[in-house]
Amino acid sequence: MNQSRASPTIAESIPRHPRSAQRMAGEKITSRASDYSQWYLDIVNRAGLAENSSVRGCMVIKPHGYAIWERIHDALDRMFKDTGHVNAYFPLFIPKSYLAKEEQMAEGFAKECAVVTHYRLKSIPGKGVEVDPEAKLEEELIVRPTSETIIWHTYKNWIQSYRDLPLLINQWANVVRWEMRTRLFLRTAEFLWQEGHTAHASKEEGEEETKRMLEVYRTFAEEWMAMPVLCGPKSDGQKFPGAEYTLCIEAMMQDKKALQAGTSHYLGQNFSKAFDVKFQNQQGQQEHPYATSWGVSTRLIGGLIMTHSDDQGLVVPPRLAPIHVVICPMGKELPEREASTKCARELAQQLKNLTREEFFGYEPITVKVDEDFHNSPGFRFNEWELKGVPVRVEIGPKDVAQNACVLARRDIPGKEGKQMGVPLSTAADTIVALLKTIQANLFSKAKAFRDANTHEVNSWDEFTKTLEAPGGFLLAHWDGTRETEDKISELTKATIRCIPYGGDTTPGVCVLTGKPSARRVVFAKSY
RNA sequence: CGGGGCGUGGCGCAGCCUGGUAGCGCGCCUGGUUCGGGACCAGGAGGCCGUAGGUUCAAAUCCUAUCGCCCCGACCA
Repeated sequence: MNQSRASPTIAESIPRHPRSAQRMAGEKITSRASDYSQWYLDIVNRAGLAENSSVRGCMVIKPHGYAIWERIHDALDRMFKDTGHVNAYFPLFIPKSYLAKEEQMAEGFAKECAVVTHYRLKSIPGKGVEVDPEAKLEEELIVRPTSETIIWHTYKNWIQSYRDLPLLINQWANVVRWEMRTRLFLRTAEFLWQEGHTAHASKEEGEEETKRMLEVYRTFAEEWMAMPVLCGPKSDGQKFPGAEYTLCIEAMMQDKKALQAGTSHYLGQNFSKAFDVKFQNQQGQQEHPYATSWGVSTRLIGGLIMTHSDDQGLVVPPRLAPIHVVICPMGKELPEREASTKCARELAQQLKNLTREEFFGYEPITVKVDEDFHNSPGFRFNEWELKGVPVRVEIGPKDVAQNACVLARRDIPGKEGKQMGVPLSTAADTIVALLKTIQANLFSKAKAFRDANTHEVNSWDEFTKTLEAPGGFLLAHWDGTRETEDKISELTKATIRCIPYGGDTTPGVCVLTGKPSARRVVFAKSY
């Protein structure tokens, strides 16, 4: 059975049983119905996505989790490049005074910044090391919670003329926000993200860019993650500190709570003024450029988990799956094993030979042949389901005898999702078609779930009762004031998630105050 | 930062009240039988019980201090 491995792919190098998430044969993960948060933690743990580190609030993203992030990164990066952006990198450390320059931002982030005060330790024999009091920084550095300030400080030198605009830059980076309570992927003290920072010669261009990038996020969320999202502005109470307004994509998780999955901010001239960035326009006048910033983070992985996964484990939509297809050869005796393994490898090769166009047009199919005969077939099936591989191919002696295989699709667990007697000669094409079907099915299932859990409510009584049960997104009239928004969230823990594009714009009266309301907005409890 | 809980082989826990020198399940290693939905048997390796003091002939167990983590709240992507 041993053979020299032909160029291992990323997928193949993912260990099946990472030491820290060992197999627990027979142990089921907690069901969503019995304890949703424990279910989430079980998925993250058992699928080998991440774990809590020894550093408070910071996670270790494990190979399988990171492989998903790489997929997200690659897809988005292509989309950013396609819309004219380039990548750059700015410092992790930001002089404390920069943060203070934009007042709203200073206020918004002050409470959660990590601060570097010294630049040296000294070694104390027998006691380890301690901070060298002699090595105090003249100006303290904060660890970036977001990079607007350092970037706009830099842009000052980059922008002189309208011909330097638009400036369309993105960076992939880590940021730190010192959160009190953390949850793997959803909220951690350090996380990975991308942040786009653009500068434009006019308000119109800036606003266009803000919308364009929201649309990129919507496309990514819906077409790659198969996660339906509502799009639209945040209320003033929910916008990014320092922004004129914030647009968002907002998704519904399986516990009917909302997850802010991405934001695109129109910053106006707030930062260009704060950092004194000016350009000379075509009329020869000095003007402050108009800015945007937009970002998504490793939080998306949390959203991915909570959108599609089930009580069997992780479910990953094909377009983001690190492994698209796992082929499990089976057999009792050595000759049977050899025969089924041979078929499995041939099928794997056929799949790898497919051109990109035949799949989703950008990447070849990733296939793993699971030749681990040490474990029983049942164990292996469960293991791959736990990891969320979209399609599993089973090839046993019975299949070999008739040149066929069994296909199992992850989005339909159990026997119902199995297709028996698929001829090996056409299996590759069938699998590609199946991957596309799964991608589409996951999206429509998620969308149907969201729609079924979105309710119009017309009175305060209806609002509170519906929020209690069945819960979900509430489409309600709101008088447009910050006070009412705060009051509602204080009373119910529900917040305005989004003022959705394409929503009901018939005027009405506010559910709480009875004052006139221009349109319905979306209320929900959120992560 | 308030309230609660927990630190004992890789993971999950028992033992602590009533001190006597550490045990169980899973995982791991070896051998054998298994193998189409989480197999079984036998043998084996692995822990100075978070850390530092104290009480005692003797401390995982009692006392003090300290560190860390988790859960619940107020804040946030």
